[in-house]
Amino acid sequence: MKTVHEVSKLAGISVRTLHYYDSIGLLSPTETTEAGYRLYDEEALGRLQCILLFRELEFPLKDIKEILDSPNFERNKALEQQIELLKLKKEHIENLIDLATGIRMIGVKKLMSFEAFDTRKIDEYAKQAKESYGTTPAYKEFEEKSKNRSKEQEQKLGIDMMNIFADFGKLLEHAPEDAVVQEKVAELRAFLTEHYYNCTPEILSSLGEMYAGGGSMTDNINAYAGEGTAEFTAQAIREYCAHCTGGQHSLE
Amino acid sequence: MKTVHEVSKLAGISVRTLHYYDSIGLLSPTETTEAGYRLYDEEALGRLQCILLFRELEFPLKDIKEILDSPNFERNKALEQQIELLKLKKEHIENLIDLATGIRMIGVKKLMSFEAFDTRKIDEYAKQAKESYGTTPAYKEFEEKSKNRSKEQEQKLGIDMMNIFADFGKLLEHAPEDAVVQEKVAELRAFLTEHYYNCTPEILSSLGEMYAGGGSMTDNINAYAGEGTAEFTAQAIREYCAHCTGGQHSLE
DNA sequence: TCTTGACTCCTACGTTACGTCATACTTTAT
DNA sequence: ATAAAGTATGACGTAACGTAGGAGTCAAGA
Repeated sequence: MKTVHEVSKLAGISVRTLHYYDSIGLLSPTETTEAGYRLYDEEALGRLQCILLFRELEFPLKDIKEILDSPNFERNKALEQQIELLKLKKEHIENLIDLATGIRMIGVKKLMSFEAFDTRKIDEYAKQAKESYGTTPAYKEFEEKSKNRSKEQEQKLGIDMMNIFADFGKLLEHAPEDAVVQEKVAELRAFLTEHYYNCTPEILSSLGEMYAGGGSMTDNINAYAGEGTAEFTAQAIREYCAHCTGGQHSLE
Repeated sequence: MKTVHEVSKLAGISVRTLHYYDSIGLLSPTETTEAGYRLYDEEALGRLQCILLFRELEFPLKDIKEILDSPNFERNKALEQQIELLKLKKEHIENLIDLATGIRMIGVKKLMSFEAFDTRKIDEYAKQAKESYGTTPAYKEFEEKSKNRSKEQEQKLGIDMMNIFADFGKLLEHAPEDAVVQEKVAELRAFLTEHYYNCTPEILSSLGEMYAGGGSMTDNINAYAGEGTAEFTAQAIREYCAHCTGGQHSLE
């Protein structure tokens, strides 16, 4: 004979749950002491096991009660039904995942008019920047990296990129030279270096001016991350480059 | 400006839902008439669209409220989170399906000690029955049918079979010669004919005596479908055969 | 023996997203 | 003018407990 506390620890449920199951007649204690304490024996524990099993399978407690008080074949029928129901649920969730993924993609595409971050564009900027300083082995690295990526991976990178801008948008109240902002710039640079090419201060600077250049890219960044984010980011990048390489800007 | 009724029809939701959304501040009407009637304009309808979209994705209304009142990037982050959450749910449900399927199998196997319905056993009975009347082309049909089935298909047939016995178990209060019971016998015969071999009255009769023969098969049937079902089914089959071919029994 | 702390009881409200009355008022159609 | 249809508010019900409160119970130490 175990008390509610002991049973609750054994079964990994709360005492309240035992009270509740008693109150709805799903699991009555084997006996009660004169003081009204509930006591459960092994058989009751077995029934509780069954209850928890069916509960795990998302059966409503009402149904569990019926199932446990009915013959074997009813249980199997119930199980089959539940399997069907779970399969339907799974299908539904799969549809939801597709829907949500689609919406996110629409949102991302619409807000940043995806071409703006299309590899080829960045490619061009990289080329231009590289040309002014000569072609290096790093450019080949970039080509390899970008050619091996799937459409899906590109999209994920675009999203990550937008999230970095979203972070800048949250820092608008800070000064561009603030440590937190400068760290974000460093993060942006690291991100570009990892996924595109070795992002030198010169390239970074060039990109910064592109962000704030007033084109659709500027608009998209501001629409997504908050008005003024593009300009703020550009300013932060200028600060970063000034302290990074001695103050020269690659744009003139 | 549309009234609650019009909006509800347009959006496919209830008037109560509009009341509720107003009460929790999720969607306030554009204005209210002097009599207190709610009126919604196009913008409100747009917001409602968004609400229903996020609701479809199983966002809690509280979260939807926050999301709609926050900038774009928050929405995308929320979407990503929700996608993760939905993926977890999907995984969970897949586990549940496996669990339920496993339990059902255990139940079926344990209750009917699956060998009893193993094709080979029925095979033997079929052979014996056939031998007394000579080998016919139907036997080859049976061999082909049973050899081409997968383990899974066999199990499904076993379950279907048990469900037929469960049906007999529900008819215990009827007389074996009752029309409903006799129809069940016909169903059993059709089932065997479809999945195993052309089930003549002789074979059917033989199987009936096997069910009630007192072995493990009898016990399993009774345990699963209710005490006395095996004997009841056998009696019903005798009745069926008596009216079917003029009264002779194939067993002596 | 008294007290303390751990344990138990029951009552009752909070949770989510509405459905379902019940009652009373307004608008529209005849 | 009157009936039908629409609207508003308020309150209770749902599933499966969580949480809080107040009070009684039990075993053990001082």
